[in-house]
Parts: sequence; C-alpha cells; structure tokens
Amino acid sequence: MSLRYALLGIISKKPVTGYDVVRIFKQQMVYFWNSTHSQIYTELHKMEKDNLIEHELVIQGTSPNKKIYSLTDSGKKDLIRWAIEEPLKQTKIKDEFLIKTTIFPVLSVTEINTLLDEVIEREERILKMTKQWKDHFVSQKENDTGTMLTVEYGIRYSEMYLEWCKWAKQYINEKE
Amino acid sequence: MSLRYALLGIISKKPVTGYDVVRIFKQQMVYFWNSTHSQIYTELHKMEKDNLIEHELVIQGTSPNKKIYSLTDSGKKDLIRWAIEEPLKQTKIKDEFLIKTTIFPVLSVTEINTLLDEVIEREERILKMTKQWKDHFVSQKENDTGTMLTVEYGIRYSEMYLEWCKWAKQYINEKE
DNA sequence: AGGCGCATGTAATTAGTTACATGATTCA
DNA sequence: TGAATCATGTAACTAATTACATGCGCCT
Repeated sequence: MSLRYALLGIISKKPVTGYDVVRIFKQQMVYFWNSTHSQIYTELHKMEKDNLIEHELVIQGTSPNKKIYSLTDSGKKDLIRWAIEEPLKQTKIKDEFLIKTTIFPVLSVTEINTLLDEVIEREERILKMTKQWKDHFVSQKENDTGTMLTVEYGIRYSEMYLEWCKWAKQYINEKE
Repeated sequence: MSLRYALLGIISKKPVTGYDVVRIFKQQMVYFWNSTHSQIYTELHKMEKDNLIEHELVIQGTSPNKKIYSLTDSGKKDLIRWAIEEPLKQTKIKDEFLIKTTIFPVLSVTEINTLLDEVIEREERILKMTKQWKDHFVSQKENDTGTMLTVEYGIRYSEMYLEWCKWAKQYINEKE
C-alpha cells in the first residue's frame, strides 16, 4: 500500500501521465523506494478503480495516446490522512553486499578488497549522480521542500556508505 | 535468492535449528535484510531439497523435536561462488517515512514536526539497541569480522538518519 | 539501420506478509 | 494463570520481478 501513496504524492504535485510517474518515481525516489513500470501501471489502474485518481485521455494523432492522471478529492483526503494518521511501518532494507560482508571470514583478503572496491565504485557513481540531480534541481529554483529533503538524504546515505567502506577496508587490512 | 545466501551464511558459522536461524537473522541482519519465520522455514525446506543444507533430527522427550541444520559440501561451494562471482544486485530500500517527506509541502509545520519527532524517537531506540548488541558482542570476544562490520554499519546508518532528521527540522523551521 | 525516448499494457513467476495452527516448559 | 521462550509448520494473500508485447518519431 505504500507504493500507492508514493504515486499519489507524485500526481498530487501536478497532473501527469503514467509514463511521467515512472520517470519521476525513478529519478526522485530511488533513495528510498523502488519499483518497475509494470507494477506502477498496475497500481495506477487499482488506484483509479478505488477512486483516488482519474484520467483524461489525450489522443495524439501520430504519437501514442496518453492518460493524464490527477487526484480526485477522495485521493487528496486519503493522502493527507495516510501521512498524519497511518502508523509508520519500519524501514526495510535489502542490501546484498552486507550479506556478503557477513561471510568475509571465509573469503581471502584479495577477494574482500575486490568486493569492497566494487561497491565503493558503485556508491561513488550514485553519489555523483545524486549531486548532479540536486544541482540541477536547485538551479531550477523549483523549491520543492520534499525533493530537497529526500535528495539530501540520498547524499548523506551514500556518503555514510562510502565512509563505512573505507573504515571496513582499514579494519580488514589491519587484521592481516 | 539473496535470502537463501543470508541463511546459508548463518548456518555456515555453526550448525543450528531453524528457530536459531530466525533468531540470529533478526538480531544480526535487521540492518540490511528482513524476513519472517514463515518465509525462513519455507526457504530452509527449499535449500534442503536443493542439497545445500542437511539436517539431523533431535528428538527431545518433553520439549518439541528440533532439526539441526548444517551445510553440505555443495552448500559451502555455492556460498563462496555466490559471494565472489554473482554480480551485486542494487540495494533496495523501502522507507515509508521518506515517502511522507515528499508531501511535506501539503502538511502543516506542526504535523511535520510531530512526524519527525516520531521517527527520531524510533531511530534513537534502534541506535541504542544496536549499540547494546555491539557491546554485548564485543565483550564476548567472539571476534566475528562479519558481525563486527555489519553492526558498525547499523550504528552509522542510524546516526546518519538522526543527523538528517535534525537537519530537516532546522530546514523546515527556517522556512517559516 | 539501429537505438533511444515516448507511451502503454498483460502474463507468468517468485518473494514476502499475515493469518492460522499446535503444544510443552519456565518464570513471574 | 498468563505470558514468554522453544520449536515447527501450512495456507491465503499481496507485492514485486521478469518477460512478453506493440509501435511511432527522432536522431546519428
């Protein structure tokens, strides 16, 4: 049910197509949620059936038709209600690398370092992209508090991860 | 398939019952994975069918019988193979609070502060428990590198979260 | 000519959650 | 006497992933 409110949040800012929702979701929510276009389209259909959103069909002669979604009054109410009333579900992380970390004792130091370098590279790439997105976003003066806060979260998360990786490398190599 | 390797990692350290696996999993892996006893028991059955683990049945007169699981040779090989060969899947986070953050602009400052305080309380509680677990673990001189690294990750994660919350509060209240 | 972006969906499968189900022992 | 811990499982359901499916316009 949480994905539903993530999507409702996106559509609440301005009316958009399903395609836009997917794009915005992937750009702005990677830091704390994830989904695919197939799940998103399916969820949009359910949300419409539940009368939280409605669409206006735009027929574009040559290019494919599109559906512009917007919130219904019921959708607006439900979004606010959810935000302030619904008890918070615990954060769920699925980080494969940290599973690998638990079995470091059975790997060689070379193997561990290779894995750590891989993940450092990944996080650096993500951090760079996040910072670019933040700069782009700030320069546009869109001034959306929500995006401002979550993009900052993304940056802090990656920085924490990288610092932990460096600490882990040191910890591993000191033990040798 | 990742859960499978998390469980395989736990059993690789010492032979344990399914019940132990659940307990160890919840204590040591909350920081980067989550599951339930029902999913874990089901996965253990599948792993046994796939010849990665085997069990010895211990009949305990009065208390319930138990199955002591241990890795097969094939299980040991597969765990190492997975760790060094299998390409890393991207981290997936599901953080409901950050979804709520995206719609801060439609909430009142009072409501936002209530939500932030709630999440700060939650993270402080988690951080405290993690630190206790680390102290307990370090005092036991068990010296498991994997647990040492992941518990440190848990601490850094919560600390980062709390700092972000404080920054967010300031950001919100400055805008007023 | 081939890839990317726009634009939408369904089908099949796997993963994960919640509820149901049992029953002894130990401790307050 | 009631809750917690030990100990195991299945059933029903929901969420999520991966694959299948189409097709135009634009750019290189």
